[in-house]
Amino acid sequence: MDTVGGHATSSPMGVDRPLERKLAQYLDLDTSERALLDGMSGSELRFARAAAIASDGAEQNHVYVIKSGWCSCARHLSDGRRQITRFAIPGDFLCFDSIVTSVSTQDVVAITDVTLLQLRIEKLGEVAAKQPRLAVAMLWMAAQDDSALAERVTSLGRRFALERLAHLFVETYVRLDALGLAGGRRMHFPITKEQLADAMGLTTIHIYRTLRRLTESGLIRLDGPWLEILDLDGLKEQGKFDPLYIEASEIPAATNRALRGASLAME
Amino acid sequence: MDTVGGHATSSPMGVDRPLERKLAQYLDLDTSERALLDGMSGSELRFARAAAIASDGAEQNHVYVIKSGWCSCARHLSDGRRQITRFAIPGDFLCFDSIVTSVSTQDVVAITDVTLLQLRIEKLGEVAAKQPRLAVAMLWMAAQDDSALAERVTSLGRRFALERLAHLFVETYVRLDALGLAGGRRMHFPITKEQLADAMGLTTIHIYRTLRRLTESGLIRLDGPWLEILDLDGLKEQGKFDPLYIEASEIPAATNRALRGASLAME
DNA sequence: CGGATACTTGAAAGACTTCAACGATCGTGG
DNA sequence: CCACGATCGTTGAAGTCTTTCAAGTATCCG
Repeated sequence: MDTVGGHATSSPMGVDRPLERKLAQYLDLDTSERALLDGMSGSELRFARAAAIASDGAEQNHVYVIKSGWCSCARHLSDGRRQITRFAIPGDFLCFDSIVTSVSTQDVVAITDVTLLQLRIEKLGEVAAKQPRLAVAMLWMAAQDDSALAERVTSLGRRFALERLAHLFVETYVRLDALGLAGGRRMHFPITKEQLADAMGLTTIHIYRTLRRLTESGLIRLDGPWLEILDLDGLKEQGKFDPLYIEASEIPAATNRALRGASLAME
Repeated sequence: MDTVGGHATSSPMGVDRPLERKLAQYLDLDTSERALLDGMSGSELRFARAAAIASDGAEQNHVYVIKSGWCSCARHLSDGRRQITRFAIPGDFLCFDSIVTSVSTQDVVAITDVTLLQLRIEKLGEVAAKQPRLAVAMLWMAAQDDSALAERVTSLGRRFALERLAHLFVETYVRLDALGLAGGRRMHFPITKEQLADAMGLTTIHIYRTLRRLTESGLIRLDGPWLEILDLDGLKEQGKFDPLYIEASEIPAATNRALRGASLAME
């Protein structure tokens, strides 16, 4: 790990076996499940910074899991206005919603160079059929994404610019920290001011002004793509951050038993 | 069905077997699947208008499907500000995100008198295990909810008050119409101005003013809990409504085959 | 060095909120 | 039946948050 103020770990934005790591948050995988996941992990994909991974309205037959790097998902209005709906980091799913329609409903773009794990949508179905526990785990993840999005809605609807940014920084810190990617309190944060504006529903100019207020009150420090949180509690208070919505927990024991039974029955 | 300007159907807000109807949008259920769903449908629950169905932070061991009526999901900030994240109508899931934590992350309230179908969270796991197709269908639904929420984010971040309301009305019409609950273009819309404000990230006063502009330009007509859309195309244009994000489609044939195979293997 | 992009600042305008007041409606109790 | 209070709906004016426009400095890169 990293010390506060240190610069980078050996692999600052990457994480091995992101899918396994993510699912392991909810249930401890057995060997057959791990094998299945490994089997899917075959196709790895790389995109350069700013590359389009999926386009709104275009056919989309794959779902991705980020192995390293950051991505953004966005929608556009007809006159060019853009809203970034989320920043995705290692372990996150991409294009998860396209499994409904085989058509992407968002523009997904690589914010940094990224490495992705590629899964055919149909393959997802097979996996769900063979290993119901994994299907349920995916349901779990979808629910978590949903919860995070709901909080974003809350920010956009009812938080002021200062609160929105403070909240985003705390949330980002918590998410990166869970992956071991927040070295101390100084983390890689490769988001431009324009992307920040499009995510927060503000203009870049107002982002600059608000960021300045945040740094001048000693809550954070920014230099280039590095974000340092100087006063986490202060930032939480400023952003009215309540961690409840983001905390993961294990699948209830009873569900887990039922799922295990079903898996065994198939062998 | 209803004629334009007519008042009510025999069951203006209800729908039979809401879960089946919802899932049938994605796949045609076989008899064993229908039986399983019927088995779950046993516990039916009623709540009166304004009753709390779930509370943010409280333990939550059930997921619900709305049989009739409207509900809202909301988050609160520490100082009382409220953001409604969505309005739920018949067929919609409630507390879906609580399957992650067994703790509700939102306040769910009955907007009208409602009838719900109650499912234990653990039961969901069992069903997923026994009928992978249903698990995947639920994944589908979760993805659709996600897509709708992303659009809400877009509204709050990048649409003006007038556009937001126009968009909401079109979206609501489309959703109700898919259930056969939008009689012509005049539908039951039991949302108070205050709820509208909390959903759109605005104040009630501004809702009144904006609603007035919408009615004066001849796009809609409101009287009490009835909403009539006078100019659907105009409203779509005003709200920059792009239906892509909300359209359902069937599960791809290949996935379906894989799932069926798995189901059979278990018998 | 030139030119692009990132970042900053100021002033005016716009969208929306806040405060305050008022009439209309509606259910309720006397 | 009428009076009453409560909520709903409306309007006006001032204030706040954020945007727009416009200009300017700093930094980086070729």
